[in-house]
Amino acid sequence: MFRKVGSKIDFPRMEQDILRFWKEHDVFGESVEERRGGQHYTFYEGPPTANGSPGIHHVLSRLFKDVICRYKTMKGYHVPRKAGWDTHGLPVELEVESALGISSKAQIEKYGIARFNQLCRESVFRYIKEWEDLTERTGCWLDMEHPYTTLDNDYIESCWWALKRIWDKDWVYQGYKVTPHCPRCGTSLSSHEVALGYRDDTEDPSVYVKFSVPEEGVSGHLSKLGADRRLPTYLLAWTTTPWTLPGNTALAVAPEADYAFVKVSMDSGGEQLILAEALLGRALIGEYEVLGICKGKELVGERLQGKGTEYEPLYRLPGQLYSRLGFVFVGAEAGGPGGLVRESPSKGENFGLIAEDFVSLDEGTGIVHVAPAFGEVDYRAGCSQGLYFVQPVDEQGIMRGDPSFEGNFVKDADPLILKDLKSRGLLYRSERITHTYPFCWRCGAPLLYYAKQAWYIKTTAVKDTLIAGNGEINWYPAYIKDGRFGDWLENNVDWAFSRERYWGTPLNIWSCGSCGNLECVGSIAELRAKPSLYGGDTLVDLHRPYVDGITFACSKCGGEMRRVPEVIDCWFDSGAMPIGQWHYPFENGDKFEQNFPADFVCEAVDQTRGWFYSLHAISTLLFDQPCFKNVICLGHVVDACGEKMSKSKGNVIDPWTVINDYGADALRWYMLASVPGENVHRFATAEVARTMRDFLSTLWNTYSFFTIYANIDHFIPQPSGSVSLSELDNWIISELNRLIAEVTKSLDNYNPTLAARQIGSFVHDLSNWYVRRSRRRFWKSEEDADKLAAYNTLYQCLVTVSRLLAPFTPFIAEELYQNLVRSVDSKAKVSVHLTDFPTADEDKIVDKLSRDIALAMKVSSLGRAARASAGIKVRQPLGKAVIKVESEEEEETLGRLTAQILEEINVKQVEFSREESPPEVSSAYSVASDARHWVATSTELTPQLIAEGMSREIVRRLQNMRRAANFDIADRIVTYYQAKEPVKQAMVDFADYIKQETLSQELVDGVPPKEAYTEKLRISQCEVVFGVKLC
RNA sequence: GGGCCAUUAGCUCAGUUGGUUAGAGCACGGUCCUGAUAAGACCGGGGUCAGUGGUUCGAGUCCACUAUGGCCCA
Repeated sequence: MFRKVGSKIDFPRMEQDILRFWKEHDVFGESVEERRGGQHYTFYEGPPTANGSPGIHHVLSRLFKDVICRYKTMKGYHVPRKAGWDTHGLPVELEVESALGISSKAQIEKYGIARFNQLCRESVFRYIKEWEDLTERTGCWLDMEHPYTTLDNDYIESCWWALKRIWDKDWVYQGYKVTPHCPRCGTSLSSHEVALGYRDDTEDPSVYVKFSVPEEGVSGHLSKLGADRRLPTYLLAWTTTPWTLPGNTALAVAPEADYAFVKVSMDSGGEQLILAEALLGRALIGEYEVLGICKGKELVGERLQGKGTEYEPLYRLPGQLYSRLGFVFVGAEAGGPGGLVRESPSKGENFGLIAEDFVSLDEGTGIVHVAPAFGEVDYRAGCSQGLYFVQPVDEQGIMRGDPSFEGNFVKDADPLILKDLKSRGLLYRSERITHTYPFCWRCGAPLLYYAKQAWYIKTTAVKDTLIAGNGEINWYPAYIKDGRFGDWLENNVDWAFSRERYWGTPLNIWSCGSCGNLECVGSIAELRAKPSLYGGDTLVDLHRPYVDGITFACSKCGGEMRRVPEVIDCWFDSGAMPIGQWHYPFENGDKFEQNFPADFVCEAVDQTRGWFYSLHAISTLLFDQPCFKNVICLGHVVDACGEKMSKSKGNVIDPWTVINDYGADALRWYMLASVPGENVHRFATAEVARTMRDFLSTLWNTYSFFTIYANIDHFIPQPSGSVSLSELDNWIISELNRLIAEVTKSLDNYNPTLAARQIGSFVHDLSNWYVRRSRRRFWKSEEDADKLAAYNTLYQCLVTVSRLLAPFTPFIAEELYQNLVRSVDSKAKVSVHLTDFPTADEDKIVDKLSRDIALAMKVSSLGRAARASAGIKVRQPLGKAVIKVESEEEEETLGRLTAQILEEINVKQVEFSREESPPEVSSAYSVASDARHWVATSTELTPQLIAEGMSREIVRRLQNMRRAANFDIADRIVTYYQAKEPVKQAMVDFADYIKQETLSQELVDGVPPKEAYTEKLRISQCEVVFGVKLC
């Protein structure tokens, strides 16, 4: 016997029971363990940080991960799912800073790094319980009892090993990174913080500056290109940040653009300016005369051979401020300062022109002022062209190096520099403009793009392998592969992976205070074995400040080696999880081997340059191969209006509210089925409610219907094939097998949304055609083969659907399985999640059946429309319907399905016609048609038909009364009636029919007894009193 | 400011390689059906396929630009 299930269901409560059941039987653990012999399927969890409550967007990615992993498990794969926590990084520090009410590095150091980091450590697990609870409640199976945690010493040691390996390949070097820097707070800002502080109404200078070309250059190189050798000559450049001009060490032109030599200032003897031809009209004031034109690359020429353009620096700053930029790699063998060579220009040395693709002809002069200390493209140009690097600004934004601006804050230096240039005749034009500029979100100070020392990983050395590896990855959606991710790899720049912060994996490089020698330490054992080790014995925490105190003797000179102050970018941490989660290579070599690379990862689209990249880069650097084979890239969750969710807008959805109201299955189905994964997900709670009604309730009611009648008839499931099926049964079995094939294909293609929609559509057909058309087969009192066939078919559909649904809505799937399978089969697996995913029986898929039933549905629909247009209710039987068919085959098909059509449109007989137009028998027929068919129903009502209609009306009223009286479906009753003609006659004429339909033992013409449930009604203008009472 | 994605009915979404009059579900109005149903059936209203321009015999579909939203970067 099945447990009898009512149509009303409290999903959240049912889910709680299922959760208890899973826990009791450790179903998740079993589902992994049981497949141990199976092929391994590796999933990597992208670690979240638990220093805030999980939001609805976290649920989205958990769901997609869960569906795929559950599916693969049911397909026989062994799919362990290790959880992970990301614990380091600036956001954690900011959180703690704000809790402490401080906002600068100086304040952190005053507070004490040890205490500060302790607070960070506590902060990252503050909401871990909530994360665990939500993950469990949403039915997302993840091993949260054995997570990897990026702050563990073991994890850090794996990161150290990874970096050492990269170091040994000579791919680590020291250079500069241009970062948005707040001079007041004395710290760099993350891009997220910078985004908070843009102001688009910032007023700044807009100045055109003349860079003087020495006379010999004009008469030599330039005169061959069309310059007038007799005129004083200047390169004209444009800038909005005059304070960066002392940092200038080159001017850049677009190689393929045309540049003009123009004569200006005619009245005062004239001078010659060089700028892009396309910008003459916008940059110049007053009259000018074009003297000659040449290409940018010709202008650049070959400077070292005296055939290129040079100019005199605006300022010749003290030599110690200069260095020469270029890649100088420091590996195990190399020493030296790295990245930079101390070298200043010799006295009187000029600077030169360079050709760069970043030069734009949209604004300015087509000649760009390059200051490698102050701009990212400038810095990169500096590296690739070997320019001088000069830094006349300190971290507080104070300038030095020349008396005209020495000691002033950069913005205050602007007018001083302009005044100085003007006095030297080097300022062509000076105005002010309004544009967009970033400010510090904390203190409002203007941010300076400012080059700071940083450590780099030379990812460009493996660029080709990164790109080739990407070629092997399946991206869902596919366009990410060659789009966002592919473009990112094509434009790869070296990874500046150091951070001048406190809470992170300490950078494992030690440097000698005496000779500058650098050593990368790849393990704790290696560190402990260092000569003259100090402070390493008592080390229990690898974090700052403890690791900072460890020193040892330099292998080159015996001097003291101290750790460099930086920590490692937390993206390096998370990208190292394939090794870090196993403490590889120090232990678990076998586990690493088995779990690398991953078969599947899944995160939101913002991770293309985040985790997806750091995984891919580190894997390529270490192992020369990609890290994951399949990746689902999800869109973000926004509110119902399409706006980003944020606390300040107050449009954040609390997942718990949704789950408590509608249940996890409803939430899961909504998030999986309503929008394709890669799209932006507009979240509307009302839609979750709709999902519940639409899909879950439909399924539930079908299930409830089955249990009610199966129990009445004591149905016991028969082995399939032992019962001969009707056409309708064969049809739904065909659809079921087609569904299995489709869902399998969709999930194999990492498309849970399509799969869910396919299941939804099947459940709709099952409920609204198969069950509706089969109701009488379940009701009828004979226990014949047809009834058995109907039960078996519906049973098979429900059981199969529960297994198909298991990855999507694991709770309702479990409920169905427990009641339908386990209650009758003691040998069945404990849980649906331990069973195999269904496989399609291709032989049972019959396309013709689908077409046939679709045709029957179509003509039934037309028949109902024809009735409706005549205003005749369906309960009223009609004489006949004429159906237009297009072929012999259609006639044959509908002939076979006549019984169903008769019932659907409630007519006594059907006829078929091959005429294009319906019969023109005036009011005797009502017609409805579509492009291919028409159905005409006769509208003539004979007394016999009217009486029969009345009998059906009587049955309906009595059924409603049974329900109102709270009788059980199978209760037998006695029915009393008091009625005048014609109802009284109908009660007599159709007594057998009425008795059978309403389970009445007898129909008594008379006053109902007091204990009967009684109603007074009107049927066909006729007053009637009915009474029903249990036997 | 640059790159990527999206924009189809009030809402959520389909719409193959360009090819009749652009579809579904929900919501809305009406009618009906109902002892599985929180459902269902039938009819109806509701669309400048975001806009502009182009390619083409023909564009929701291909191209360019613009607008709005999202993401990434500046």
